[in-house]
Amino acid sequence: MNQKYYITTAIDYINGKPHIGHSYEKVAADVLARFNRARGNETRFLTGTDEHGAKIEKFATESGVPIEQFAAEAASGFKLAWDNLNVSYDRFIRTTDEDHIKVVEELITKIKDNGYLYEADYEGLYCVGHEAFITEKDLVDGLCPEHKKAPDTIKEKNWFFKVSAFTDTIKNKIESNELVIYPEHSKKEILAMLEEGFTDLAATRPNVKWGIPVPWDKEQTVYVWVDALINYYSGGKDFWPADVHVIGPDIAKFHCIIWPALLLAADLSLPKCVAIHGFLTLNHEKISKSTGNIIDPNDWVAKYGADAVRYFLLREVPFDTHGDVSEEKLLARYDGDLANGLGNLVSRVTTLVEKNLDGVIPDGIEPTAVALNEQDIDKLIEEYKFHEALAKIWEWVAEGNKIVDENKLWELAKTDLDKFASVSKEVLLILEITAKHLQPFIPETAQKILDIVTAKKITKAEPLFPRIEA
RNA sequence: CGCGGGGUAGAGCAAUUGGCAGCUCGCAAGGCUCAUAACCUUGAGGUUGUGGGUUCGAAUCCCACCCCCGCAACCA
Repeated sequence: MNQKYYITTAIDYINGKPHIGHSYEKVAADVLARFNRARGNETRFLTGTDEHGAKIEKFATESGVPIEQFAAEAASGFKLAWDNLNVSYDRFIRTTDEDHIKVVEELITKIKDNGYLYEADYEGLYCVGHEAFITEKDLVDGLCPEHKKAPDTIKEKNWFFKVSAFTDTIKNKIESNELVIYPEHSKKEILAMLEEGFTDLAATRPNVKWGIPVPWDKEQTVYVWVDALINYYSGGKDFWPADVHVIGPDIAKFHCIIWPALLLAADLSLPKCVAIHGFLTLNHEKISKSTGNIIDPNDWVAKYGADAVRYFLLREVPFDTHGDVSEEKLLARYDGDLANGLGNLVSRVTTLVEKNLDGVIPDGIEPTAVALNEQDIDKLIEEYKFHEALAKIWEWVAEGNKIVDENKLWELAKTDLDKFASVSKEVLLILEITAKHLQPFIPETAQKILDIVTAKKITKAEPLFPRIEA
């Protein structure tokens, strides 16, 4: 049962700061990583930052900071956010890391040697305002709608990657589930894309300096996407192939088509699964920098704690569809589920046991039978149904509260101390099992509960989730 | 235009192969006092987007329409 498990998240592009939308993916992947470690699997969890490209070059120039420093600061911003959320990555890779660069050079050379890169001209409409190519469809009356200028037709030389050579193979592997695309609707979408055919990809850039130089053509740098995708291999060579890439829907095409094509071209095996989560909306609106509709996860963590934010994201948002978040909803989960539900149950039972049994359940007292379906939880986690797993676990919490009430535990303490001890032990056991299953989700709190309910002498617990002053 | 997802109680969501339309929050009433003014019970609240069709029976299958969201080949 000691298997290898290699999980990755998308690496974040450093043209912005981490926001709550990024957090869901990291936390979801963290649940899987912790879950697998707890099972004894040799686990590798990779996350990091994507740092090359013209856009970053521009950003750094505008902010007047040397580009290396700009990148380092941005990267540590992401790292800090994930640290604050207790994301237990084994490595935080940066695409500017030496070992990554070396692997990119090796891989792209191998792909060229295998005959899948060819030189050709790319002709397109270049908007000076965008400093990028734009498509005909973007134009309004022949002008770039944003800059009100006619684009120039520019020709540039690129090394093209023959994606088209692999589309059939990839399609077959996806259809046969040799490469699993989860969820099903994303798989369908990718297959539809493959059906339409896929043009070759310009894998290098002649005009971008901030990137990895093409080993045999120093005038060019490796296209950032190619550079970025390779992180999964460079950051976990010994663990390759990955068991799962956890990513967002915007980049599914790159992970389900281009990345497999690159791997095939380099004679490497494909990841086993690409798991695509939904996007979050914030107050029912798209999370977007331009409208300022963003939340810094650090703010929520500072106010509510890492576990509360983790719980909220995982409970509120189903993995495979879009979900809406807001501070209001977070607070509702915090009060309703965490404070009133779980936290309060721990408080009331520990208080009763301390007060009436001096904190010790006497030897020989057996708990009333506890029947909780633990297998269900593991299955749901394996199927990325984190919100359902948590809902099921919270049924146990409700059961615990119900048992206390229906037995009138506070009365039993006075009328039938043996039964009091027995029912108390039952509730403590429920909490122990609950905490055990909560470990991947809310590791700090789960450990606290385990310590509290398995202590030799139980003492009244401090509130696990104290009321937040508004 | 195309591809994909969706429209179910005030809000957020669920309903294996068609078979009494459920859950959470909120709201209302009652109970309890161990607990973080927490907990437990009960109740109200729905013509399942619209219009047709198939069927003994449709949220579910078929047709048409309306509305929302995502994607749409170098936007990292």
